[in-house]
Amino acid sequence: MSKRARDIQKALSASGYRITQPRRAVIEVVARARRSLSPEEILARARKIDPGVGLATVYRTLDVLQAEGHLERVRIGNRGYSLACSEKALHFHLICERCRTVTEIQSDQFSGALIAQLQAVGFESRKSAIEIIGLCAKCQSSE
Amino acid sequence: MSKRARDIQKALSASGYRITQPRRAVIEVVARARRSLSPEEILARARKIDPGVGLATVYRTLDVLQAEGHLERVRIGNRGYSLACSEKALHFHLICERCRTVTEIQSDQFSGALIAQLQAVGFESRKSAIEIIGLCAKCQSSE
DNA sequence: AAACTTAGTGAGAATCGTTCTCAACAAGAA
DNA sequence: TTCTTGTTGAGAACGATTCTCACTAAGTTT
Repeated sequence: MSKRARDIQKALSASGYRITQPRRAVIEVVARARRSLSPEEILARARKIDPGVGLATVYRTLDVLQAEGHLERVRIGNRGYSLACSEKALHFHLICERCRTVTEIQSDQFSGALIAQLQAVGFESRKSAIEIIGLCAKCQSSE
Repeated sequence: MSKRARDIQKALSASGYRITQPRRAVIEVVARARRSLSPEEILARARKIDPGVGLATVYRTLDVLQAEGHLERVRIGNRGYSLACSEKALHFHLICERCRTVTEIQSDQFSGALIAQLQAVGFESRKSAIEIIGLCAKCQSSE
């Protein structure tokens, strides 16, 4: 089991959630993911660890992980995708609409300017991640 | 009919689209909207202008308007909302998840910082709008 | 270790937003 | 006015997500 998965399990347990076999499997999959995965993809991978996992449980576990701040869901087009996230305060997700890879970027300069603007307008940002859809460098060249 | 609606119709016509009654109604609704509207809401309003409009046509017209750059679609949670947009190059949508009002903000400072970052990573942004979900000033105080 | 409480589960039905299908219609050109 | 064909409405179809419910098992209490 990965360290990341263990940490998440510990945190969930501390928050009063039960650590069940299906949850273990989903957490392990999400913790190991190198790109964003759709719920169906997560299901397929989780079933390699625990064959009995159901799709509903994947959704439910994703909800829990999101509520507890261990994961963010990003969207590409009309489909929803799930992504393990870091704990950085204000960061951006560059989502490649072709290969679905998610690159996180951060810039203090940018963050500062944005936060100042948000305060000026009095807007309270609840989603700490900002998503920019487009094409990553790789997919641009191979298109 | 609003000036905005007339302009959009002219542009669509110039692009070879037919200006039909249902389209006229949807365009009028979108042009007049002061906040983002769901397709269902647009349908309801459009039917006050042309009672025969169907939901499919609302979706189709939204697609056309988006393709022609007269509108952007933003999402709140799992629901999709539609929004009339300005023509600014790089702007942000502050979407209030409570009242659905969309505030556009812009700042050369952070636009510059962001563009620099994107170029550094080699990412090509295809969606010019960035969406920040949260609570507007009004809804914060009345919560 | 056994019993107990109840959060969590899988399967499939239900729901929701969106897209598709297709015969009928009407916009705009001739 | 006629003609061509892009556009339409209704409802079926679709895909993603949520719900329902009887059953299971995690973690606590004995």
